Amino acid sequence: MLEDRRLEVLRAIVEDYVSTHEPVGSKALVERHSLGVSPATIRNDMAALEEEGYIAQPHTSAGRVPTDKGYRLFVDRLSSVKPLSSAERRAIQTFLDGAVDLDDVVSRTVRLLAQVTRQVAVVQYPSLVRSTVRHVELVPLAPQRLLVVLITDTGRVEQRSVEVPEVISEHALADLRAKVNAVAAGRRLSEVPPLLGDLPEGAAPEDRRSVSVICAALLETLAEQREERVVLAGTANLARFTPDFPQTIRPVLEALEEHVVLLRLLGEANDPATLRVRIGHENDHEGLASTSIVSVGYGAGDEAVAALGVLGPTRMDYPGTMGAVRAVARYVGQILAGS
Amino acid sequence: MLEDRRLEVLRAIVEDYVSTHEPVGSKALVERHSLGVSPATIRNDMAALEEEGYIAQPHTSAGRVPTDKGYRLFVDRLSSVKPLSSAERRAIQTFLDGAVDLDDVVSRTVRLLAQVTRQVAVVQYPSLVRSTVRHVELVPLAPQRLLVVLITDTGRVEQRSVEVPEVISEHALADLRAKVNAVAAGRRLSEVPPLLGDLPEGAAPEDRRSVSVICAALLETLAEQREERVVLAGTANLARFTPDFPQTIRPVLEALEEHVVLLRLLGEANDPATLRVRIGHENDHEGLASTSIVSVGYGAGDEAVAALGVLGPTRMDYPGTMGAVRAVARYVGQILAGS
DNA sequence: ACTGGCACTCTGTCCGTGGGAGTGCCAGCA
DNA sequence: TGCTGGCACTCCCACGGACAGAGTGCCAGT
Repeated sequence: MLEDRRLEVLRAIVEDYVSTHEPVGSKALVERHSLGVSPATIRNDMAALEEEGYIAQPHTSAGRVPTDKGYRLFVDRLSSVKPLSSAERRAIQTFLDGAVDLDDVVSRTVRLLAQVTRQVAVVQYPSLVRSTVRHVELVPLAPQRLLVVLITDTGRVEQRSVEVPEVISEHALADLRAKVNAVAAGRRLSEVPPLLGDLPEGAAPEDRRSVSVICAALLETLAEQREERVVLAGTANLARFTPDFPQTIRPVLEALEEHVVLLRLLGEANDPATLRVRIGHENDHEGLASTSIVSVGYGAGDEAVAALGVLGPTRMDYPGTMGAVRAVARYVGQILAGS
Repeated sequence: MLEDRRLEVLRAIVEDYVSTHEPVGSKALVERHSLGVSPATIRNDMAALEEEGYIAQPHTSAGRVPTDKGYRLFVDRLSSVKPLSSAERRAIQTFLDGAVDLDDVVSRTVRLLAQVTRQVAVVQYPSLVRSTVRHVELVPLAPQRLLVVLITDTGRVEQRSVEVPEVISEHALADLRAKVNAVAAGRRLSEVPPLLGDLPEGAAPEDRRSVSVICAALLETLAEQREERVVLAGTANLARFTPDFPQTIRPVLEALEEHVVLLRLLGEANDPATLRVRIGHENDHEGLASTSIVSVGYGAGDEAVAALGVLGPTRMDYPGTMGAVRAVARYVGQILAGS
């Protein structure tokens, strides 16, 4: 009973603060929410909440503001994900349906997410690690130069140009292509490298060195961490609800440029069914101490191939943002499965 | 003589304002520059410069600030491009030399440019329009599904998955691949579409419909304007020297997200030898009224395949920025030519 | 356990003042 | 004619005091 009301007060504080962006006081609280008690009572509850670290006051005798811990409790126990309206769902679907290839899917997704949430959207490219090889193509460009093209089942194409030490015949190349594909096609990228080891020995003596070089290039392509790419949109939204200083926006912009950081923050969201919320200091990054990240894995099936999410001030509308992120991830998964 | 000194005063004002970010007064001018005359004389010159619209004062009895027109004159007649130090050149070269493919070149370039100029860097992907077809590859993925891959001489790879109405034999596919390449290889992308028209008729009757579909996909890929892609870096630098409001940073961030706008601004810089400077209102974009853009074309040879540049406050160090932009463009050109 | 009342604290704002920087103008000088 | 020193004027901005308002904590009463 008592506990219940305190939680109710915390919920009210979070909601009010999110919508007004101003510290909320006891009087305003009872006016805007029908709590059925007087401001004085609320004050006692607030004192207790502050004691426990869920809220804080910026200055003595100003209203209260939720702390990271307060938001955490709010997200975990006091709110539920808010589903999108059917109009929003339809808009998302039609927008994503127009995509023509993987790049387009990703680029549309990130812009969409930024627009829907009015925050900064981050989308990770489908990871190569968990995907499988669909096809390897060897394309001669010049007598001693060829292009190694790797196509994955997620629609991703990686290529690398390679110079071979000896001229290699069309026939030998076709042979090699067939062998490589026999070995690699359908397998996960991580499984392929050990299987490539024997190929040079199976080749004619005069081609052996070239085949080694080609295999090396393919290995490199497989191993390359460039797959770990992220795309951003909506950075202008940072300035949207930031009435304050550029002092606060700059570290965030800097963090956004460090894609490694973003990948770390997104990377742990591997389950397409579970939304992940990181609040303020939970991000373990100085510049992001007052921003929160809502992320979720996405993928064609049950397993996530990558993650996406949004980043905004800790004082964000968590239920709405979570709903949007989840919905977009689902639709992207459907699109990927369908193509 | 008189004219000369006035120009000298303008140059001094621009230089001082760029380094201090504060309106500059007559007294400070004579102290920092050896102009050989008294403040009173400078005041007369300043009054004349203001009359002609080269400088302005934010408030009565504050110092003077250059106008867009003033910067324009400064760039056109009062300054020369400042070459980079040899250390900087070496750093650029080694950094760019490490790139493994086109994506990597572009991504390194944009980060490098942002770091060197400490401003926002923009790099346009090498345009498909002006490049030539190196190879077209048709890769079967499933009985009735294949991937059309287009490889250009700039190293770019475009792909598109296509569903064909009839099963197409391996042999027929090889035949088609050979024909397509015979027709397209080595030609500019814009020249290819008319040449593809006859291909379906040359195919066996049972394959005709499929071939049409494949050609259509290829045409789409050729025509696609997705080539018009830009990459950004250094947005955090916007907040660097902006002691003022987010009010001023937000429209810029918004403009940066509209890649179409950026392309228009970059797009006219087609000559790799000519630096282009757009100052303030010359950008014809409300949000960029107080930012300048320094851009230049880059490419493997004499002809530019794309453009790159930086964007910063009108009060930027033009000589230094222009030097950095030109140097980076040259090195990128060399890299592209060499690979 | 809740409430009303009360004194206290702190912020943000308004206003008036003064210092400082910079200007424009003018008379004098080479 | 062009430059200079001097001077009065304007305007910004930083400082400081006063004040209203909001919010709190505490306490006594129900």
